[in-house]
Amino acid sequence: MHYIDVIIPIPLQKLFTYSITASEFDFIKPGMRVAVPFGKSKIYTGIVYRVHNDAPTAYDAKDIQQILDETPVVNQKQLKLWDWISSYYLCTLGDVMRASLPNAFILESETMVSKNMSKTIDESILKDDEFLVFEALSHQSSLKVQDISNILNKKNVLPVIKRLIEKEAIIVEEEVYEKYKPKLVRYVKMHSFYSTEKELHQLLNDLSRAPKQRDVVMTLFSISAKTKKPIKVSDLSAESGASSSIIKSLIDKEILEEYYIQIDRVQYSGEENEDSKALNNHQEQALAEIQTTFKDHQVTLLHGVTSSGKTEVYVKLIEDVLKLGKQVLYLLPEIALTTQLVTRLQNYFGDQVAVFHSKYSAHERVEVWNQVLLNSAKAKVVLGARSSIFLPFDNLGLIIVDEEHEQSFKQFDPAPRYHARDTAVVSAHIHQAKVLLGSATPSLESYFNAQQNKYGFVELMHRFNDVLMPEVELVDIKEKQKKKRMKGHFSDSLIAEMTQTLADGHQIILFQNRRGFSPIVECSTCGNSPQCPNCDVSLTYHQYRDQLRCHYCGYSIVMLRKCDACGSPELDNKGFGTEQIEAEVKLLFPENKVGRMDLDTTRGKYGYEKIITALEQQEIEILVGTQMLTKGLDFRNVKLVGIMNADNMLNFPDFRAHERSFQLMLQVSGRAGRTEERGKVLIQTYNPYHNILQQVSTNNYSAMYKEQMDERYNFKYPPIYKQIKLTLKHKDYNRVEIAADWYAKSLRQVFKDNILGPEFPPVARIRNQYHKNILVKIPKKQSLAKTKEAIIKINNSFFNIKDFRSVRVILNVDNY
DNA sequence: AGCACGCCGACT
DNA sequence: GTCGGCGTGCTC
Repeated sequence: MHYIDVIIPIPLQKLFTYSITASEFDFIKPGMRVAVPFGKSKIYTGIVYRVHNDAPTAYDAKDIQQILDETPVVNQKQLKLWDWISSYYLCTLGDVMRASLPNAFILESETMVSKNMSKTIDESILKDDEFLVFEALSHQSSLKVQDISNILNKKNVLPVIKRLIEKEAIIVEEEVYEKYKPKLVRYVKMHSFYSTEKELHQLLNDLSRAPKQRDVVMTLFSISAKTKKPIKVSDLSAESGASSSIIKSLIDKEILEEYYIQIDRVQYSGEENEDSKALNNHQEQALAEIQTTFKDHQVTLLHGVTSSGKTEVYVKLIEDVLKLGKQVLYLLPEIALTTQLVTRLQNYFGDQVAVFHSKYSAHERVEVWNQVLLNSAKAKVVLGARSSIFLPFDNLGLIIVDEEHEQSFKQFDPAPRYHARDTAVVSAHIHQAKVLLGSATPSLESYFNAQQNKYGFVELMHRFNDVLMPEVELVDIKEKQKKKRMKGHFSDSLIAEMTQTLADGHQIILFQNRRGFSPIVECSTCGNSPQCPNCDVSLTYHQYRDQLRCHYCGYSIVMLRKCDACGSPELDNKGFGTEQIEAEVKLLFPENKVGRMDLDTTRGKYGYEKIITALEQQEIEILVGTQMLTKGLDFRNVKLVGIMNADNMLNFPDFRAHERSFQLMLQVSGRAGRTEERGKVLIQTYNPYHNILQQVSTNNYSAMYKEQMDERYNFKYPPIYKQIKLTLKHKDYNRVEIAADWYAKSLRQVFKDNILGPEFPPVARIRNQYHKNILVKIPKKQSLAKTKEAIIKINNSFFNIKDFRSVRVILNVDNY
């Protein structure tokens, strides 16, 4: 007897064993997709994990429904990576499978209901709702369960369906859809019958009374004489001005013949490749050093200041790897995956570059996946965000993780809660490939690894063209307020700098890391402020839609005209966001064009690009934005960066708040003065003597590193200690509290005082669920594997207590 | 995660 | 009486 173990895309720890026939046994390889029956009626797509002969003892294995692939869609190296992810990040293989495979690969079954044709039914035995369904089926051959639910206008229709089956009036089937459809383009040619001159003349004569059709045929000839290539229906229609119905009648008459050719959805149509730029001395040296460190390090960290030309160094490395015939993965934060960089790389590598993007459709993803799988020439260099780490590389030579410090490489929800940078390191290990981490402001953990000589380390501290780092000025707004030198949120120094910059014809970026108009609306009479009904937060006022919105659950209402509690019409805005800054700038500089870039203005597919282009083409002179501004964008003419308020980031309740603030501020500063002239940065703060601000103003990474590392030592935080965060969620406040106490107590029995909490997070209720956090701190010398084992054991006993079963527990490894 | 089953309160 | 709510258990 033959069996396969299958990964099913549901959060169950186990693999499922199915039996297969001898011929299937010869055919099936790990990594292929199979459709398998699961539970009473469902059919799921599973990935074959193992093919073997060990009969299960406790149950009878079901047969598989069908094999979906000729060859594996997931290779062995990937399966190995999946194993690592599921064990390291404490999630199931099913979770990893769901995150990895393009959605179109995962088929789902749908129950289809149709009339039982082999039986005539006496309609009088049917009850009212049963008759309605039966009646509907005489108009439509089959119905989905959802359709029936709509017809009967109620939720639970399964009992009705069940009764109809018992009366043999209907039958049900599971229908499985292949979601991926290759894109086909319709072409036409003359029917083979008209291949000779004579028949052709005859045809044109015949068509003399149908001049439009005749025109089409003539046009077809003139195009094919010119190009010799296949002719698209759309081209023919455009060229001849004929409608599709005219062409269709020609096809129907068998004068023209239609056929289809499969094309790639994702195509690069650019000019010839240009040669990579020559490097300057500093870059050249950095490149040489990277190559040296790669000899005895698998991972190297490149610390290169903003605008130092890291990309050119990457390009040279990529060239070398391509020469060896290997693949390259270039990871970067989603938001930085803009046309700017894509075009730059395509200029060098042409159609060898494939892009993998969350905004791609399911079909486009399948095509990139297949090209990578087949090691196609069209996907030698893959440029992608976090999830492209899952692509089926077989011959990977190099992974570049650009903007390595970026938080968005870590997935927080849903599982697998992986960090793409760390996963890249493991993936590279499996492939025997190299990893280059690049950043102007490395994360402490990577810098620490470099200091420990675990990673190679290379610095590139000279900006391109030797432009000086921007001059940073700290503005004490407490002082300015005392002296009445503030206009709204703008200090006189900032206004003066802005005026000067605009007069010189340069552009300005203003950074405020909060969207909306004001985060809190408060009644000035009674102090009441509107709260979200589902979350424990104040609603943020958004002026452009005149709404109050919750940034946690998306709830929104129209802005209040008077206080809900006391009826007073005097509502006060506390705090400020990008919208308010934008409004104030418009008042202060009515002559200038102002733009805003935050989540609200970049929603559409090209929303982001539009703003970038507007800025590049100088249509925007002052751009107000959130941290979106920081992501590796290159604006030539920006000379001034204003940070409206540095304090709210510094005071954020998180052990990384200082590190993040440093990174964020330095990254925005890097947007100022990227060509010839030196830029300027103004940071407004209530606390100009804060160490981080001093370190930002002197661009002193190593001082920041030293000071922060001391704190991490003292408070047992990463990278000195590892940590796992557990979050318990439930709609009942008391239940989370009791459950979390139980959980923490059990953990303490094993880990003693390396357990923090349980604690309510700053926002304790989100979407009507109460949250409570427990933190497990893991010393370097404590075995990670054993720690996780112990946690899983406690987790299992937790779920054996029936009062706790409805509590959701989220395990987040390296939750930073 | 779904989904069935079974038990209980709330309406036609 | 049935409908729909949710707790419980199971999926090869």
